[in-house]
Amino acid sequence: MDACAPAIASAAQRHPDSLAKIKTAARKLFTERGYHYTRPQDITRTAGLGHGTFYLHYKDKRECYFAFIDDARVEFHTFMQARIVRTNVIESTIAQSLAAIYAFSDQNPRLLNAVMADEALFDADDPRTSSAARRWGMDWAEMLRQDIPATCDPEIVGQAIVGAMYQCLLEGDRMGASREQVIATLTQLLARALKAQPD
Amino acid sequence: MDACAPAIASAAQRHPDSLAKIKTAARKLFTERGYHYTRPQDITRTAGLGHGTFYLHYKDKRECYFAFIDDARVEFHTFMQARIVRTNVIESTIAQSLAAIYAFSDQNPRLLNAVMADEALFDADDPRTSSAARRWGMDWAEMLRQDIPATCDPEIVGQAIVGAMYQCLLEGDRMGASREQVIATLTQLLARALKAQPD
Amino acid sequence: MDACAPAIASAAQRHPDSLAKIKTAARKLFTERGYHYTRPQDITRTAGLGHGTFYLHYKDKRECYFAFIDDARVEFHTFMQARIVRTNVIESTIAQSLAAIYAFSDQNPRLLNAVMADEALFDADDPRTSSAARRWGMDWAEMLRQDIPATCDPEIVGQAIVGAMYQCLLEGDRMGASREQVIATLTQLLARALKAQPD
Amino acid sequence: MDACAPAIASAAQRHPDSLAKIKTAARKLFTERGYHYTRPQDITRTAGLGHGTFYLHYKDKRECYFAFIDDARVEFHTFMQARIVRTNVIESTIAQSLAAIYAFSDQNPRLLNAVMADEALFDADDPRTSSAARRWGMDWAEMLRQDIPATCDPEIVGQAIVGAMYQCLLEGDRMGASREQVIATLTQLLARALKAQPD
DNA sequence: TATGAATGAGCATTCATTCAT
DNA sequence: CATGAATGAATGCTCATTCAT
Repeated sequence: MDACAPAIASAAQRHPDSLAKIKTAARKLFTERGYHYTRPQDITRTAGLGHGTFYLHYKDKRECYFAFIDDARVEFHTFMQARIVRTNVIESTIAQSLAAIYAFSDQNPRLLNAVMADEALFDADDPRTSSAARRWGMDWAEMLRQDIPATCDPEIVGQAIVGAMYQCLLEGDRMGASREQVIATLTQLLARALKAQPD
Repeated sequence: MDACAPAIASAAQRHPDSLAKIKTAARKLFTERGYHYTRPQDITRTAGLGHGTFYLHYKDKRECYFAFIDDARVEFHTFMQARIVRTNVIESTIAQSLAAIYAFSDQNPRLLNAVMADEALFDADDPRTSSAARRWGMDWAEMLRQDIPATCDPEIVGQAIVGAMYQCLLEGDRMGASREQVIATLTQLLARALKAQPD
Repeated sequence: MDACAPAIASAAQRHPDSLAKIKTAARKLFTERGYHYTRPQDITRTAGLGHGTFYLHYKDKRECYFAFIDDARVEFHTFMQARIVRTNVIESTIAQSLAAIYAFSDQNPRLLNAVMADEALFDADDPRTSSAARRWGMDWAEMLRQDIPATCDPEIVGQAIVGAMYQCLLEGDRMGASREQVIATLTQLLARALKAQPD
Repeated sequence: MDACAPAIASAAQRHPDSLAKIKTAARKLFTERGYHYTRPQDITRTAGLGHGTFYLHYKDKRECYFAFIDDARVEFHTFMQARIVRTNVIESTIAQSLAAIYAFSDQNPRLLNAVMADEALFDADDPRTSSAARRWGMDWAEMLRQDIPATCDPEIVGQAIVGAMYQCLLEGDRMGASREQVIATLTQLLARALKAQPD
């Protein structure tokens, strides 16, 4: 009888971090295939675990997806915060930001889509955190408060910046444009928009 | 002789509009619920038709969805083209454009999401037309060609404008901002960005 | 009004033999694809007629299939009867028979399968004519009556002949054997079986 | 230590025999009703299992059918091999063979149809094992090699024997003939055909 | 805690048949 | 007699989830 104990104990330990494995697999599959083309079964198989293990950690597939989204959003936010240094020269802040987005995008292909996604996946009545875009826009608003012309609503300006950046990232590769071009053009454009009027 | 004509004409199609009914229903449901929460059956029921009729017009659900997207994109493009008058005053062009987007959005709630959507719904290997965003951005590039600083790539500028506008539309209602505020702020911002440098 | 009359009249005449066209198409498709892979729609399209026309001639698909089978059986029987001349030399009768089967098979590829088929397609409770095989076997029995050893039941002998011939036809092409080989071997074999014992 | 062993063994498969149950049910229904009148659902219901279980074992209905056919063919071959003893007296070999076919047919009603069936059910381009008939014929060819007149191709002879036997089995019951009659007649017939010529 | 065989509601799609013209 | 758009019951199959081990 005792002989069993160690076996059981070690079995319990065998996957001490099954949640972490599932999160990794879920992130990989959700970004690569999207919510509807990823089955819980695919996730656990990718994680090297049994199917049932999924439901030890998540009530259902949606919960897993939301956890993935929340993690990704925090990660993106942290990533960007760590990389943007507020300087007096707005061009530099913008250029750094764009470089950071590209860096994030390279490290985590297709993840930004999920981060930015409107939760259109689910019924709108779902009381879910809104897209990360709003928060990101608010960061910009905060950062630029004093640079923004008094007649402009900072939040709207923040959204505009975020929208412009994200759209250029999305389409940038489809257009022939190099990243340097995108960064240069966008920096120039946004800087001019934000600079206090000469008059 | 004449007596034959109407008979022949009416005999041609018993319900000459089953496709039109299906298109209307599909548009309604795809925008309201999205692709994955709309069953062909829902579409035909909404259209007041039998299930089988769906497959008289479309090979499968995907084909119907793509037809919907294509129609919506053409419609959006036409709508915008008809509403934008190129003037010398760039502020007015921008403001008109924003007003037009709002008008389109009001007439077709949630449709813009579909129009703008990256075809992330399906395997990227699908040789589908890319998002309408790119085309819309190119229209802007065309329109502004002479106003854009020589150092800027017009296409990138176009994408930036489109991204800013769309993002503000999306988040505009979630933020407290009124439409007038959004239009005014964005107009001012974009105009400043696009205006030739004083120097 | 009168102008319509000739048009109508000629329309009525346009397909004076829609049944014949349907029979031809049904035969082609049933033999090529089999019952379950042939839709009434395919038959009428092949016949160059409207779908509804099918039900002007047959109550349902089964009825059409049975009509096809019956026609094919009659045709096969007639074909064989016309080609077999009873001689005193049994070898010659057998060889002629085999040649005739090959001829029929060439003129009507795959049709023999349908002719011979056990009506396994449908519930056995269906009061359908049994396979053509039995009748064919009885023809042989009739023909050979006096040649058959008294201890043998002629019907059984007939079935055995038919089974041997059909099986050799079916597998003949899959084996490397030439038709001449098959005919020669089978003729020799059957003739020996049927010949009265020397003693 | 011992206490663990049974637990592990039993844990391996909760219902270790769902495949076996499905095979049994599939065999029953495919033979009774045929491929096209048997739904996967019928099979699992007969097996006392849920619908989904079917697809745990087979990719689709065809795969299940082919597995059934292959099993049946192996079983038939094994059954026959076990029952035929090669003797010097050819009559006895033939009579044993016929008795064995009847025994198999009794134990497995209608199964022989499936075993013998030309794979006409599916597109001929399917790279499936050909009918069991050919193999069975080759067994005969092998067995009789030295008895067969030099002028005859053994494979053709094998096919002829198989065809004759199968046809008599099929029609035997429809004719009034008793099994004894069939066996006696066919034995006599085949033996005479195969016996070396007196001259 | 971990497993994976089992489940069955649900889905996209087909096709024999009808009927207004 | 001829048509073909329309139908909807029925099919093969999927997949999120459960639970005995």
